[in-house]
Amino acid sequence: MRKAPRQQRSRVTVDAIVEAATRVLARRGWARFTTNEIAAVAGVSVGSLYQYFPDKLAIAEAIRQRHLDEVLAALNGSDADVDASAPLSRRVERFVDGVIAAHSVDQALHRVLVDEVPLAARSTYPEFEAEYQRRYRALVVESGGPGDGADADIAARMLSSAVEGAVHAAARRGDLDAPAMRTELLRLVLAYLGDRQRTD
Amino acid sequence: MRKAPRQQRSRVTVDAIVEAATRVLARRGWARFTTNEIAAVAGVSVGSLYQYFPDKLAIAEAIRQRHLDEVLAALNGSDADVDASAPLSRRVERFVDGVIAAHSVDQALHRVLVDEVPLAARSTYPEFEAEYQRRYRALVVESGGPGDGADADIAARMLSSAVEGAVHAAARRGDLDAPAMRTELLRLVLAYLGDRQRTD
Amino acid sequence: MRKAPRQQRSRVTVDAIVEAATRVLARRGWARFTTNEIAAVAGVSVGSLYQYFPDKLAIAEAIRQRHLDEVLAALNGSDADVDASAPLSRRVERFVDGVIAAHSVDQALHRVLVDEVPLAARSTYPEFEAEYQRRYRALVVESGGPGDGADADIAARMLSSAVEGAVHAAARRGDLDAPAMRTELLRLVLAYLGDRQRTD
Amino acid sequence: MRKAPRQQRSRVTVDAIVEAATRVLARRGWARFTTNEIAAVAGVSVGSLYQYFPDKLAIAEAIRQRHLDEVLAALNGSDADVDASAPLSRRVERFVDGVIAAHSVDQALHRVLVDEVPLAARSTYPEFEAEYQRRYRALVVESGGPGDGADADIAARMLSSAVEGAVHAAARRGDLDAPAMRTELLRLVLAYLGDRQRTD
DNA sequence: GATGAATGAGTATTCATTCAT
DNA sequence: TATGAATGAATACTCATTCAT
Repeated sequence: MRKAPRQQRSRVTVDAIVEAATRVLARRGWARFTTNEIAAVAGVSVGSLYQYFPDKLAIAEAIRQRHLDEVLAALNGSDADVDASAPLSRRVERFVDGVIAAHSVDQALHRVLVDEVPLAARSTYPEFEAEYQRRYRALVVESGGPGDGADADIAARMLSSAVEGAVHAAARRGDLDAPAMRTELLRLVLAYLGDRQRTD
Repeated sequence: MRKAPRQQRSRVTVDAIVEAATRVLARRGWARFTTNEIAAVAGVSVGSLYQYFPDKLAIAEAIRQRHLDEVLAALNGSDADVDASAPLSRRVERFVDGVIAAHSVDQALHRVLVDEVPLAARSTYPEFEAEYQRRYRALVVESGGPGDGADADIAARMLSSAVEGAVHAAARRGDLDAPAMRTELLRLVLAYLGDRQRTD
Repeated sequence: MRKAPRQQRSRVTVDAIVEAATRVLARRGWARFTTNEIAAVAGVSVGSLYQYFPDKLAIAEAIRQRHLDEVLAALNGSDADVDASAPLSRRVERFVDGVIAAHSVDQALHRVLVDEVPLAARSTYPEFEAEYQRRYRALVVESGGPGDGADADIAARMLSSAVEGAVHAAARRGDLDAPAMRTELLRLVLAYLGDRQRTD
Repeated sequence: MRKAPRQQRSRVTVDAIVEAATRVLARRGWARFTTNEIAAVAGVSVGSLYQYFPDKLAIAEAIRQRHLDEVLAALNGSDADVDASAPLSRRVERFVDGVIAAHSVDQALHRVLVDEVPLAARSTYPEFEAEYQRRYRALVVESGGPGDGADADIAARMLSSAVEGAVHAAARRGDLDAPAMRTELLRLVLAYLGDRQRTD
């Protein structure tokens, strides 16, 4: 951000801009994400927009930041109260529900952010990914199986990418909240983790 | 295509255009896929480009067509000689190898084609997807487990989207040919299919 | 218009654009009525032009509107003070003077507007033509002769098209203000109207 | 023309080009009168077209030539057998019928040729106009009235431009062959000529 | 701080014309 | 002679960004 909003009024303006930009980005995609439309939707002049953001990408970055925060919150939501002593299946259920909830936040926006918007030099996306990966790794470690770090990393990557693929595809089809989808996803995760245990 | 190239000379031109366009699309993405750059890279004038393609999208469509053909060829390559009586693990191995080979074709291009290029009205992409899905379904059915059609469809979708996710992520990381990656992918698929069998 | 100019500055810009466009259209004709030249002549960037007009045709439409207003004003000018009780010859004189004045406004522009510029969907030209026709019809009716509506319509069309033809040709030759031209035009109109009276 | 067609074959080619070009010009107008379409419609390559015509305008000029010949022929057709001793009204009738016939030749083409196609440097159009004017002058002179040359010229111009205006307007409306239109046109011409006589 | 007018480089596409085969 | 492939200048329109008010 070019300039921190100091007054109450400015903070409202910045919020309006990000809010409007989010809608424009989700609806139109990155190619039609134009500053003039953002300003118009926000009920603000282009000039004001450039008062707070150095360029288009910076706005997208702000959107990404806000979205990833929400995604992490959704992920945490169903994860929070898991008893460490609960059986693995219970733990996995919570985890999968969290992932599904996280992807329900704003699917259109998510897709655009992931697939179209170029990564800014100073994006926080890698941090998010690391955090995301950490959770998968924790699940893998908890589930037992070949324990050394490298193996767990590999398994975490396999699992996370497979689950992401499944969830994204479901979101594209509009299937994200179908019970059958949840059942099969649970089966997939548990089968994989169980197999790793057995290899031990 | 607007016009069929008749002379030898023009066939060369059309090839040069598609070749150049493929490089531009893979490198720059759809947003920077400009006809002028394509022409420049192909060492040809814009006019020549429009002599054979009615618009930008038609070029992308030609690229997509060519790419999907190559992908299917790669998929078929390792699948061809599988003995029907071979054990499931053998069958899955072949299948996974085919998928990995298919995604090794031109990963950057593949991502852009799948995520960014808008589907032209006459695209053959849906056909390709159906064919792709069919193979997964065949694998699911062969592996036994709850047999009725709807269940198999759901499982095929889960499996294909998970495998796609895993393979795409690996491609992004440059891991596609790491043996560990193959091992884990096999484990994932076999574990899922095995679990389904057991539920029977 | 795409956007209403709010500030003084922008009103000046819009005027400059329409002014310049009028000159370009009159000089070059519709085929060479290019947005870049308009902007250059107006001393403005193309962008400014598109800030206020959605496309080329809209500029032409604005020109047409302005021109037709001026034409009607000229037509009214000499028509205004005609006494209803005046003899027909006096009435016709005024009318013809009005028509000549109307065509003196900007002949080159007029020709291009009438012959070359395609009619926009929302053009007001038909309204203008109707108004124009109405005046001829009034003249025909006043002059007596076969009175029913259809006959008057036909006569009005004949008269208006003949007068228009004569005036346009004179304008093309640069003869529009030659006294002989006015004399003969008067003769033509009076002779025709007189002949219709006698047929009664 | 760039080159005179010597062989039989070439003459056929040139005819096919002019024929095709005429259709294209009438249908599409000058703005969409493209050499490639002409060649395609003529079933000939663009190269062949440029073998015989130095540029686009030359083709249009050839079309104009042919069209004006046809117009003169139509004009002559009904004029030919007029007895010099016939009453004026008979003579005018023949004349007007000739003019109407002349404008019935190919109205769409005529309009485009007159309004849109720029005059080539070496166009024969002025010759045609002179010839056309001469006939009107003859009619004026025959009809009596103020006799000296200048007066007759002025009257001929007034008459020709008025008649042209009336006929063109009728053609645009599709009224060219309506009997009422012919009646009124006759009335106009006779009234004007009669009035001139009386002024004598 | 806010506004919105102005800028102009950038993009897709067309079409007259040339020239190697 | 005929072909049709190749050329590239020209043209309408968009949109990120700046800056005077």
